[in-house]
Amino acid sequence: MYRTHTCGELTLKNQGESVRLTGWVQRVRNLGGMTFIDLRDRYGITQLAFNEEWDDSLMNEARKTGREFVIEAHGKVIERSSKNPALPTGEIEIKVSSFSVLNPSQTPPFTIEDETDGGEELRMKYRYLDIRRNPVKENLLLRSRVNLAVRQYLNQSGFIDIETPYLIKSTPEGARDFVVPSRMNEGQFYALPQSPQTFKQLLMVGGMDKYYQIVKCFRDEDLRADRQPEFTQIDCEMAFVERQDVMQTFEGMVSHLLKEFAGTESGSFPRMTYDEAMRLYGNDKPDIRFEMTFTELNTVAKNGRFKIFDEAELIVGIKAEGCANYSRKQIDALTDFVKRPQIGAGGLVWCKYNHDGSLKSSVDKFFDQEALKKWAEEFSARPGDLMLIISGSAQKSRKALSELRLHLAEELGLRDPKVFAPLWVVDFPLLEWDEESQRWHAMHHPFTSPKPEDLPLLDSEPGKVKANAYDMVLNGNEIGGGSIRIHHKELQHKMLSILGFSDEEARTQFGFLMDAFEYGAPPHGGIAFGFDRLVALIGGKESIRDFIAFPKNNAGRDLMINSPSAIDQQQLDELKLKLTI
RNA sequence: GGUCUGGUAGUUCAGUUGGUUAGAAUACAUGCCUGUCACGCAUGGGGUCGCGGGUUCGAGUCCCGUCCAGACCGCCA
Repeated sequence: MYRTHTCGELTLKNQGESVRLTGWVQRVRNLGGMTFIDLRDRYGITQLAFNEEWDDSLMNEARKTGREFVIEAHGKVIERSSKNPALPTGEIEIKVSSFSVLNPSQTPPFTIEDETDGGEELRMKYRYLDIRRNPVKENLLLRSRVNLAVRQYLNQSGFIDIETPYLIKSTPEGARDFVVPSRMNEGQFYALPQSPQTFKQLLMVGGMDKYYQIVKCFRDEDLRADRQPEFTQIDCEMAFVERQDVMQTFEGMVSHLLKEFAGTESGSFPRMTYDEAMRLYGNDKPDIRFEMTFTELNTVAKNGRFKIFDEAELIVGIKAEGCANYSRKQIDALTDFVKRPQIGAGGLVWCKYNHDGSLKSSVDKFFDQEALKKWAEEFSARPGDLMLIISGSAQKSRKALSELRLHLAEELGLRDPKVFAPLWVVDFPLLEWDEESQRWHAMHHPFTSPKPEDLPLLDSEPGKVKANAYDMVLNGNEIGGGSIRIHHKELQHKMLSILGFSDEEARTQFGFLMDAFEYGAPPHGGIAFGFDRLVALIGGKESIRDFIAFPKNNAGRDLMINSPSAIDQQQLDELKLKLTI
C-alpha cells in the first residue's frame, strides 16, 4: 500500500493520525526556515509541511522536488497555525517524517492549474497532463456519473444492455463510412457503424423488447467543435410501442438527468411541430430559453414601392425588446453579421420604435409612419423595441434570421448555460428533395415509418408525407432523435424504392432486415441521444471536446498519438491494398 | 471542397510607418527569507520571429507559396 488516505479527505478529525499520502507536487513554497509542498491527487490538495527545526536534511530534500514530481510522504496530521479556508483540507497539514520521490517529472509544458496558460494544441498533445487539471477532470467525472445515472434509469425501466458489432457492412445512405479492410476476405471491407440502427431493430425482432447501449458510433465527415468522428450515443429501442410511449420514457430519463445534475425541474416538455419550429424560429432545433420568435410581414410590408420586399418570397423579422437605443454602429455590426458569406443574407432592414412613439427605419424612403406602425402591430412591439427584418427566399431568410436571433440573444446574455429548456420537435417531413442528386433523401433514416394517416400520399406527393419521428432539443441543440420504425417488408421495400434503390440494391444492402420482417417483426421504435453533447450541455459548455478524454482535432487527428498514420508495406500486402498516392 | 483568424522565449502574448542589440508576464535556475498557500525579494539563462521564395539599402513587420492550429460554410440519413 502506497497510501492510507487521499489528498482530499483529511481534516481536523484526523488530527494526530499517522498517514501516508501519494500524489503530484502542485507547488513548492520555500520560505527559508520552512517549506511547504501542495500535494495533489484527483481528490484534492493536502499541504505537506517541513521545518528545519523538525528535520533540516528532510526539508532540503523536499526543496529539490519540482512541479509534477510523484512523491510519497509519511507523517502526522497536525492542526495548521495559519489556516486556509479556501481548501477543504485547509485546517490541517502533514508534519512529514519521511518522503520519497516515486518518479521525477520534467517541467510541464503548461501549468497544471484551473486557468492554464496552455493553448489548445499543447493541451491536446499532452492530454494526460491536461486531464490532471480540475476543469477537465471534473468533466470526465461528470460524464461517468451521467453514464451511471442513465444506466440505472434504463435498468430500472426494464431495459437491457446488449452489445452490437463494430465491424459491419458499408451502406451508401447517410454519412460517409469509416471502412476497415478484411485480410481474410480479399478486396472486401467492413464498415464501422454510424449507429447500431439495424441491429437494434433486429433485437426487437429477436424479442428483446427494451434494449439500450451506450455505444461508440463512427462517421467519416468533417469535424466541428461539437462533432467528432467517433462519438458516443445512448442508443435505445422498444417493441410494442407507439410514438407517445417512447417520448414519455425518454422525457422521463432526461428530466431525471436534468434534475440530478443541473437541479432543474423541467416539467413536461413542450412539443412543437417541425413546421411550427421553422415558422417561429427558422430552425428545427430552436433555443427556447428566450422568446424572440419570428413575425412574418408579407401582408403589411409589400407596398409596390420597395422592390426588394415586393419581390421577396418571405419578409420575416424578429423583435429585440428594449434595443431601440442600439447605435448605428451596433446595427451595422448586425448587418455585417447576416451578410457574411456563411449566412448570406442580402441585407438587414431595421426599424426602431422610439420611446416618443415615433418609428425610425432604414427604409423610411419607402414606408411612412402609418405603414411602419402596422409593422409594429404585427410584431406586438412597444416603444423601446428594435425590429430586424430579412427578406428573400423563404428558406434562406429563415435560416439567416435564425442565426441572427441566436447571435443577438448571445449578445444580450439570453443564452444562460445554467438554464435548461428542453422540448420535442415532431412531425418532420419523411423525405426531402435533394437537388444535387435529383432524388429523395430520408430526412431521418430509411427505416423511419411515415405517419399512418399520410401513407396514401406516399405515391402521389411524397414531399408532404410526415415522419413518425421526434427530436429532443435542448437549448438549441439536437440531443436526441428517433422514430417509430417500419416493421413490414412491403413498406420498407417501397421506402427504399422511393429513395432510389433498385430491387437488387435493396436486397443486397437491406435484405437481411426485410427478411427478418417476414418472421414476426413486432411494431417498434426508439431513440438515440448524443451522449457527448448531452454531458457537455449539462456541464454548461457547447464544445464536447473537453468531455472526451482523448478527442481528435478539427482535421480528425489525435495530436497525442499522432494518428492517423501510414502503415508499412507488409500490412498493405497482407490486405492486398495498393496506394495510389 | 470553400471562407476567415492565428503561428514571435518552455508557455501566454505585445511588437507603432519597414529602421540600432526583438520586449512583458509567467515558467525555469541560483541566492536570501520560519506560517506560506498565485508567498515575497534579488540575480540570471532562455529566440531559426512556423517553413520556402520575393520586394527593399534594410523584413518579425509588405507580397507570393506552403505547413500547422482554431472557428465557420458545404457535409454530418
